[in-house]
Amino acid sequence: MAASIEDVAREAGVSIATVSRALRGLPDVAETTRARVLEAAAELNYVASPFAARLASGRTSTVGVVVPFVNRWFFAQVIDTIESTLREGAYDLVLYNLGDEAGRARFFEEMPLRKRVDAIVIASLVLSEAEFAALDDLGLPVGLLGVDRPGYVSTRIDDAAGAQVAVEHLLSLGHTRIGLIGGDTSDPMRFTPPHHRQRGYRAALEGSGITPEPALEVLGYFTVGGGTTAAETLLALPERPTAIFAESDEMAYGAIRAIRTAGLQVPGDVAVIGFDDHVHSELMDLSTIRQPVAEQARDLTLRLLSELGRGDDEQGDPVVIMPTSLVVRGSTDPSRSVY
Amino acid sequence: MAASIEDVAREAGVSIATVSRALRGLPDVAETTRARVLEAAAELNYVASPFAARLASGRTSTVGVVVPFVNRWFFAQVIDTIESTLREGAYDLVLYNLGDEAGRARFFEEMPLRKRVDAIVIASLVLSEAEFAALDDLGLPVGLLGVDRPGYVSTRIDDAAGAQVAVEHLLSLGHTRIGLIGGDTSDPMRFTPPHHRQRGYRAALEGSGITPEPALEVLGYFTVGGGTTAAETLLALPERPTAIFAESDEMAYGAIRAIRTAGLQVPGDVAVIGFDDHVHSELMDLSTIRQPVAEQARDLTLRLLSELGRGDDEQGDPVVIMPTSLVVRGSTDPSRSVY
DNA sequence: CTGTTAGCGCTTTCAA
DNA sequence: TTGAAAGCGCTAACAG
Repeated sequence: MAASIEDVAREAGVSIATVSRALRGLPDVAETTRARVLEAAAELNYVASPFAARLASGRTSTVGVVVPFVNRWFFAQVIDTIESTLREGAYDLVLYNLGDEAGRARFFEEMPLRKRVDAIVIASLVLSEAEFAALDDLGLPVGLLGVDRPGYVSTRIDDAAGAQVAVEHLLSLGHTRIGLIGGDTSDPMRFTPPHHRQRGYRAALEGSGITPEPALEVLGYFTVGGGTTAAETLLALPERPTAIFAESDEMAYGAIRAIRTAGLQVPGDVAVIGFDDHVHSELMDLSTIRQPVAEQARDLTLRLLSELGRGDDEQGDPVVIMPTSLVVRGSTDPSRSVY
Repeated sequence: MAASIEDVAREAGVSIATVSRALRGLPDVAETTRARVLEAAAELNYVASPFAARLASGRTSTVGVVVPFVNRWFFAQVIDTIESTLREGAYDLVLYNLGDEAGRARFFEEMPLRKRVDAIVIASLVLSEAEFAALDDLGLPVGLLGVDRPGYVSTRIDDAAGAQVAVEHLLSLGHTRIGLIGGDTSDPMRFTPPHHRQRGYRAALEGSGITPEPALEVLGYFTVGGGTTAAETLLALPERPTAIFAESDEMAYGAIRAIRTAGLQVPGDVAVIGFDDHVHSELMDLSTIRQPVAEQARDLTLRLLSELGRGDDEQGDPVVIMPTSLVVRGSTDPSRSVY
């Protein structure tokens, strides 16, 4: 069987308490003793049992990461970044994928993270008051990605501002009839972006004296297929838009497909701009609003860990807002077209 | 503080041993007693501390999932599926993202899963003998996704056969000069697919009496950008290929871009077929070999869990090979072109 | 600087 | 069918 702390103590000729201290790098251990312990541990190929340590110390060295999806580019990127950031700090990542509405309900009812994590990251979910209350009951630090709320550590972008820049880009190109392909603002998973990106879209139009028109705002459900259907709806309008702002790149891809399938040109007949700067957007020659995904995830994780490190003395600004940037490609500017 | 098993025992008027048995659904507990315990537990909002349970029982109820990447479509899909399958069985998923070669070396040296998981899933990695030895030292069941090896539970597709079908499709369309965009078979992450897909490519050619030509096999590194560069190399050949088989859809996307950028048509001048049936391939109108990603991940996970359930009596076929299928779209067949 | 000792909150014999 | 008690392998006072 695997070596235990007692084996190491015996081998090094010290007590188990000293082994524990030496291995964890605590102060007040003579260097010669520490060296002896380290050597014994190495020889026996010893690693402490995390569960025994967790039970004894009360610290789990684990962070729960809650996501609505994992097989979407944005979330995969987020999980990737959080995992490596946590591992640097010797924390484990336990993943919770909400999936559908039933999974979400189950999660908040059973609270499977109870007694098993030191902190929680919630990615891109707008929680209800009841859900926040359930979370608060745990008494753990919670980090919010993409949303903010008083009393929580959070990192996000300014979705409304980004959307506004996207639409202003279209306006500056002379477009005045601009469609919106958005998420369902009453979506069961209650994503944050749709609300804010829609707001930015409307603000940009109003800033140019254009009154937002309900018929120009259609649902794309943040999928490629949804974007296609939405664009078909927009193209079928009596007076069709000359430009489309999609609240995500994937919906924009779908829109481009619909436009081309209809025998029209991008951007000649209809210009398209997305949001995110998905890895495939350069390939698709899609103009978009770039958001720093990995940077946001890393920033949030580091700040959450530092809060764990120092106890609960709320320091530093609890909400960090990262910048987005306009990326102009061929889908709005023909002179930049790749093909 | 959270309720402990003692609180429940007191509330229900039984011993903690009975609470433990009742809550875990063990037999030999009177139904009336069980009901009383369940009620007390519900009232106190009790859940057992997983760490205490793990320490006492030696079972961790956790599976480690090791991947070379998480932010790629294939792996995100795999993680998603494994997570939900594990959760059905009340197992936690602890994620290990190898990242680069240094991360891989660190992983096999430190073996961070030691003493913390009941089983391990290794996704799409070809391990060295030393790495397998390190894994075997753990004495845990290991599931292999995409690879197989005697003594291990595994689920995979027949990469060589799939690749052969792809190339035979091109041959059937009359192409005889067919380029290959592949992965580095000496890649540091030692992916499995490149070896086998290259083999299938060559077998198909030889089956038609065509001798594989080294100049027609170029590296695309399994990325869009790599596919672009690789295709540029192929197009610059004195006698350029009329068709390209890319070992992954993402490389195929890059190839399509390169072909169009060169002012050529797909499939008129150069036909392209990929491998995977990535979510965006329908959008890209790309012919491909579809592989059942979620099904493979789920099958492997279930079989691993069932092995955990029954102890170590090796039952059932340890290797499952799932079928791939040819999906013909506009990138090889102009009559199917979407645009 | 180091050792002793009492838990952490469960599971699991062994008896009753 | 139930209870008593002995751990599981550590950490964290508290002494020394």
